[in-house]
Amino acid sequence: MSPRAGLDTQTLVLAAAELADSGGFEQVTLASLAARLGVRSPSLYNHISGLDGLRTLVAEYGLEELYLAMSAGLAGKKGDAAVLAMGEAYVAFAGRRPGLYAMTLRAPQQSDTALQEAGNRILQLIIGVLAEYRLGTEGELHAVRGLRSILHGFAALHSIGGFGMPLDTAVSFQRLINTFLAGIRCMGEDAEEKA
Amino acid sequence: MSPRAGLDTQTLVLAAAELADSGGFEQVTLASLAARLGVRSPSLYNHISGLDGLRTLVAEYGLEELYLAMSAGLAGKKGDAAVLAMGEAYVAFAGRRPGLYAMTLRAPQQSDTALQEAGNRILQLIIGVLAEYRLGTEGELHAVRGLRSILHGFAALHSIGGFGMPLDTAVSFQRLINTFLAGIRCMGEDAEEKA
DNA sequence: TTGTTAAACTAATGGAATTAGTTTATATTA
DNA sequence: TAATATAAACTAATTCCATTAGTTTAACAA
Repeated sequence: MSPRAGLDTQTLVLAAAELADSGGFEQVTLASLAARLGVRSPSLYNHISGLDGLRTLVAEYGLEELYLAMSAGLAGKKGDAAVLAMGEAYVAFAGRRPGLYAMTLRAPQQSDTALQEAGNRILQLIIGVLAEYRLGTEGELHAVRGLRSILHGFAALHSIGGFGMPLDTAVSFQRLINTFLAGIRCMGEDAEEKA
Repeated sequence: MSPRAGLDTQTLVLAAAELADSGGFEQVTLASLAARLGVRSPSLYNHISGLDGLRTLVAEYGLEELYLAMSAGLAGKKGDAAVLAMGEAYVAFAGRRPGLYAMTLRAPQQSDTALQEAGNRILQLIIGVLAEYRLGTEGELHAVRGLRSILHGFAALHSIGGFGMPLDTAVSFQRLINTFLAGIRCMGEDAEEKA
């Protein structure tokens, strides 16, 4: 249209994220993004490096938003309450922005430093919230993997509507986190009893 | 090429599943499938209903294979051992056939009966393995959601190489399952103590 | 005011899915 | 055995998408 539409990279990324949320991953095409922005698709190349570049930027944006949501959920909480609040923020984010969450999982490049850093910040959040359980170096690493699996698994199934039954998913998640934390304590007690 | 290449639906589905495993989800195109089978892409329409139809069939096939793998892992085991063996079979399947596993998660249609049934058989397997823990109707439903989340979350992260650290993933998974089961027992004991 | 730059554009290419219509090998049947 | 019906391949053509090349023009700076 007009020779200056006032676009920039961030505008493209935000619009692409909304496209993902409303229409799913497949809807994120340069054609539909350009149409939404009132521009021809080649014009987008002034701001991004093709579709793969856009996907990478959206993934980074999604990880950043997820990090912010988890941090906000944490909000000065400690112990079990911190784990639960962080997890609930994670699941809520995936439910609120299903397309954006899905795009954070598709890593077009393994050698993408910015993407790795964004993922690392989230990892540090999870590590931090489990640190006070004093699991030892190795035990902590296993626990982090466990909690990541729980968060992603629940969020993904919840996000795609994989839980068919008419049962409050918030309760299911609380129970899952509580079960995990109770298991950590019990296993620790078992280990002490054996010692 | 020849007017009769001897193709049938199952051949297409198997080849598409291998394409998914070797090249990822994006590689499953009618063009590459046709090339692999030595045929022109329109010829595939004699056996499938376009790309969406193929994806649905591959998803059904993947769920069936996953069900068989989980059943085989179960193999007469009981209690904790059964949960662990079934879970390990699940994770191993996702690791062995990453593309096929990924395709089981994309549900093109919600109204696909065959796909729902395939998913239900897997759900029944999970329900069965948790039945002996006597959690009550509601508690069992929550536990099923929890175990499903754990299985999918761990499998997905493992399958896409999401666990970067040099630490045995098999041990991580054993610990996660044991923690979950210990948590179920501990929470049950807590409830009894309160009663 | 004039020149540079960046952001839009048009045009064109190539690849993918899909549809329509055609050919032909195989199977059925008279 | 010969004719016919069917199914599975084909070619041709359309549409949509990503991408590249080259062009125009608004905005900014000297």
